[in-house]
Amino acid sequence: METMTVLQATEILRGAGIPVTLQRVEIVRVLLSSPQHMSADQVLARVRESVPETSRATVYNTLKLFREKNLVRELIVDPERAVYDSNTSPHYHLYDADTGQLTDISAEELQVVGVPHLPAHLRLEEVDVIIRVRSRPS
Amino acid sequence: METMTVLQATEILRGAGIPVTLQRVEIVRVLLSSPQHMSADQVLARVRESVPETSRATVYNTLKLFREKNLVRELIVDPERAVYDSNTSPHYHLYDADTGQLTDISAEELQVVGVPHLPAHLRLEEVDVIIRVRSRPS
DNA sequence: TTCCATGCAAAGGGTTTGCACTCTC
DNA sequence: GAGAGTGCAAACCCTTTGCATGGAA
Repeated sequence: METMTVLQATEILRGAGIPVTLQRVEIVRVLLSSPQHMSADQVLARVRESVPETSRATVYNTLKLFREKNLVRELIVDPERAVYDSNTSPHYHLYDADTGQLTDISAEELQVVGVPHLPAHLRLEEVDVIIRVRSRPS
Repeated sequence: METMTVLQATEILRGAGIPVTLQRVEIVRVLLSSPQHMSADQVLARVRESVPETSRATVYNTLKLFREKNLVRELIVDPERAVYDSNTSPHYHLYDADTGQLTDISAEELQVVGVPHLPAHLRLEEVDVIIRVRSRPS
């Protein structure tokens, strides 16, 4: 799996209406080059490999910004930390609580039937499905 | 909605193989008298109404114990805090991110179709469905 | 020059841990 | 008297915030 070029990352940022900076480019390259599930700290570590002068605050700021611009999805799966998912198309997840491993399940493979009709004042944000499994013997 | 008696609470604890203590009885009464969604702090506040000498640590210890004994389910819905659900039968949730309001959706109402076949080494723990909505205008 | 993005350090908030005390069997 | 349960306070960890610096338009 290749990392995208700086040019490609720049285009993604412009496309989302986000001013381009070095750190943002690197975060795009780390997280958006391919479908990924990463914690903020994992992103920080990877970005620092190429841009060591990157602060934790910037990573958190940027991830929040990317979430608002729908470049990433924030998954609430593990109480310990948030996970950022660079696959923003509708899909679901399989989560191994023992290893932390998170696997995508496509919306073709799995379907949610019977989502209730919402009262007028409620807007549907998204439907999360998490299939929780364990790999260690109980 | 009535609070269950101490006797009823005691029977629940014994049934789950949990040694009976005053604090545990009160936590059962607060959380298990009816289907509830409560944070640890909400449980603590309610328990202290009747047993003021109750520590935060005891509430956390007890909630963890109850979870292991399947008296409650721990919901990971809000990154801010865990929510304990006293309804342990299979069901799903509707979550209003603006108000924090959490509503049960029965397993008759909503169904998940196409849960993938799991490799032999994985055990299914549970299937979480969270329908995320917002009530404030965007 | 005026913003905005960044880095750094500290604060914040939910949860866990260490330890001493108490109660029970 | 051994073990478990509890209370208290401190520690922990992820995340956010405040503030000063620095760069871009």
